[in-house]
Amino acid sequence: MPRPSANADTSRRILDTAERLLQTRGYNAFSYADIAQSLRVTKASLHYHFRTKAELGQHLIERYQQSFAEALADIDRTSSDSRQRLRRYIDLYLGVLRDGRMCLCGMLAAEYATLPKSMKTELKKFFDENERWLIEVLEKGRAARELRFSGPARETAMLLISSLEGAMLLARSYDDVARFDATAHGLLAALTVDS
Amino acid sequence: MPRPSANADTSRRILDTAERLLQTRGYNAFSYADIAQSLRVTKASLHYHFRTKAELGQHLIERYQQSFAEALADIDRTSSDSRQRLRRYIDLYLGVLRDGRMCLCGMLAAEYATLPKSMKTELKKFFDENERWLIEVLEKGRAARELRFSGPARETAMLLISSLEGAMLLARSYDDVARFDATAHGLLAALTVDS
DNA sequence: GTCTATAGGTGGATAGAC
DNA sequence: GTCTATCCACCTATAGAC
Repeated sequence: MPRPSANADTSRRILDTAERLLQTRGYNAFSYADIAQSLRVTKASLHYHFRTKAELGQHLIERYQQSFAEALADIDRTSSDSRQRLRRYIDLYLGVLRDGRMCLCGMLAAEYATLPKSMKTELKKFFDENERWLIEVLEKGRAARELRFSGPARETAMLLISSLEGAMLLARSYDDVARFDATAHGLLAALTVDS
Repeated sequence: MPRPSANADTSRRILDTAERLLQTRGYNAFSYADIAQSLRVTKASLHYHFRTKAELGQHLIERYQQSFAEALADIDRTSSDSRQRLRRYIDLYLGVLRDGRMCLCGMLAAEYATLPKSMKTELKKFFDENERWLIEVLEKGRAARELRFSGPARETAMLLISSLEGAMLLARSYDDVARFDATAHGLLAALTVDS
């Protein structure tokens, strides 16, 4: 995915480090120097693998999106009902937060106005895919009388994404995962038939 | 509020410009040079009014918080019921979004890890005050049977703040205020007795 | 693939004239 | 209060040796 002739493992380690920096500090608040220091290589070496920071950023979103898509596919395969699917969807966010990180795409959404065009395009794909997956879960859940909500499923899907991203943002500012839990609990309770 | 001997009007114009830049680009993505260019003064002149960027940032939060507090007090004075108070609270966010901006404190929450300590402290005060106000509206609304929600009011208050901040984040990425409207509508519907 | 060295630009901040 | 001039650290990115 980076330069075709590059060592895959090195490229992966660069992405891992850049991902952590992006999710904790933001795209505009980390540099090639930060990655280089963490991996004990020079900045010039990083540019061999990812020519520009914009290119690196684009790869980060693509990889994050793919990883998320795989997690969603796993939830689809191994969950029995819609309520469990939603619970596990929320747990994806929780896992990121427990690692001291913000959702990569939520972070980039805040910095949206300053991002290169290629990153803006990739970013929207992530949210579109999340929305698409949630709409299906919500509609099937309502049909099976496992979930309860009024109006179009898309409206509730957008509410879910917004709430979870916002809850991560706030929980990180208070360094308090319990804040996220409380919000997620209220959200799930409002959607569950026997609330 | 800046340097005591500084011209108040000039300081206010600096704050206005910095506020707009912060709300559109983020704290780490604007500079004294940006403000200087917009106001047609030099960077050195800005440093006379606000010695450091951290100091400027702190003043920005304090002013934003005061402005928000006044708006909430106005809602308290001139609203008849809890549902209307919530609607007008949401409209505060909507007004910011319509101006092409993110909530100043939501933006800073994303950049939290990189902020100077003085700004971190002020930031939490903003969210605490919002939470305090919402809890009172929610509890009175439930007692008057105007609002319906389960569990502690604080949980729903945190859900409201998180959802609205998250919805702004997403709506800005899509440059689509309607996305915010849809989320807000779903949120209000879930809390209203006759949904 | 990784290094040294460096270019060319911008960041926040200060000294001192006016 | 605002200016010119400047400092030094940092930024992204490249050239060319090894």
